Amino acid sequence: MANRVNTKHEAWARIIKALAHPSRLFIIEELQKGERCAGDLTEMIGADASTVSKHLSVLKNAGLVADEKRANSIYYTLRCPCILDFIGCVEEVLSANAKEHANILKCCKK
Amino acid sequence: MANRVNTKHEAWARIIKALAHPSRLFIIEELQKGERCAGDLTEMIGADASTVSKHLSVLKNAGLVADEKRANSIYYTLRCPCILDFIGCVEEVLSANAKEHANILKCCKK
DNA sequence: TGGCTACTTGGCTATTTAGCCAAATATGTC
DNA sequence: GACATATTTGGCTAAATAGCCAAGTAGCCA
Repeated sequence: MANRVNTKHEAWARIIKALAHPSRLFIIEELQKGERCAGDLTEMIGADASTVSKHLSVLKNAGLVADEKRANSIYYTLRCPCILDFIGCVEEVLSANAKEHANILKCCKK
Repeated sequence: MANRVNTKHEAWARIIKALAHPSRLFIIEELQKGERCAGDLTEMIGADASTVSKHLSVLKNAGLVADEKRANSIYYTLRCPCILDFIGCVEEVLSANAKEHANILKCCKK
């Protein structure tokens, strides 16, 4: 009886891992507004271009974004807009955490 | 002009990182069905008890699960059921990836 | 108290990841 | 072709993470 953790969970984890970084979440959020090229994102993030490029390739390998070369820039777009819903859920967790934290403080004050 | 990646994105990333592991996703999926104690999960996962315990504490620190001690077992429950929706979105990405992959194969065959 | 079961913590190693710099590649212009 | 711009790739180091084993803690029962 063991190892009910399987390929499905590994596939999920691969996608989720690709999302698990502040800069990459910023990119996702920005792409929600429309396509952006690597240079735009690099400037907004304020890190080395190579670093941002690697973040973009992580997102691309996970299938979260698509890229298209036009002129001498590469434009990135979101492939599955549903990712925002997911962020909504994360916000829900965060606000639940904040509420609980506030309760603990209130309780200690008494 | 830089560093529009901020605390919000870091907070998101912390939660998402907690989800980004096959065993932890298995735990989330299992808890969806109802509470489970650490021992049950350990047996199902088939890893060392200390390993599973650490996964549970990662989930707990992120505020994703809650624990309750009863008798000499510790029972874990999901704190925000919306996490499942999020997994729905991950599945959507995976099926989009599969479809694209199939198209590439089809195209090469011609 | 002593011993049992259930779980967590500490300590260690191996692996993965993030970030920078420097170098390579690709496109567009003169 | 030479050169500029935009982006990626390779190489390296520092930091984070996963996993095991061994030791510690906590509740229960005799």
